[in-house]
Amino acid sequence: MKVLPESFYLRNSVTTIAKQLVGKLLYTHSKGHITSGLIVETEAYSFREHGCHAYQSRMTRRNQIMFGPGGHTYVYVCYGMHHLLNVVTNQAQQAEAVLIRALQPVEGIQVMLDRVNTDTVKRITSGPGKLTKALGIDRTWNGKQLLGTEIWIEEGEKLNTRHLMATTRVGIDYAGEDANLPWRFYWKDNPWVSKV
DNA sequence: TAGAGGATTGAT
DNA sequence: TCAATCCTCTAC
Repeated sequence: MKVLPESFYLRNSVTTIAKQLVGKLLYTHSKGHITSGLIVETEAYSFREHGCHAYQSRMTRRNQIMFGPGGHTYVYVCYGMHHLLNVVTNQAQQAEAVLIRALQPVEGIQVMLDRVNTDTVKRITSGPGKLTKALGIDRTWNGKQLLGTEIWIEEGEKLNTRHLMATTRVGIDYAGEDANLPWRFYWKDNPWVSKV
């Protein structure tokens, strides 16, 4: 298997990277367990639009990792109880990121079932808050390099472009016009794509 | 330093 | 449809 190089993340089109991440394999190595899943759903965010935490290049303590170079994780807490995983892209100061919204479980399924406390495989990674729990990711993982031994992404399955769908993003009504951007990408008919 | 709200989820 | 739940950002 081939780990995606840093150059994959440093490119300047966050939507291109978000599309290409669908079908890749995301791995974590947490507390002695390897877990992985095929990425089946992503969303792109850019400092150029209202949906993004770093809109107008405003840097805060929370989002500062987005202003670093691509190839790092951006993990933050949402609604006080869910950790969401982003992949930072583009060069330093160009704050862009791809939100990982859903996976199809591949390795370490029993470990993931235990972490989410369920026995239904379909439940463990079919949503952005759930997949971080399944993979053992919390906010201490913010800023980790995606080339390391704890979290990385490998080449996965070649996805027929007919199966790649683009729609509007979820849960960003506050973004006004930019909420209409077709920046959510998902694998058509894959059962792990999150319910909206 | 207080107050408001959120890139969600699962139960009702 | 709604509550859970807490960190972050903003304004005073």
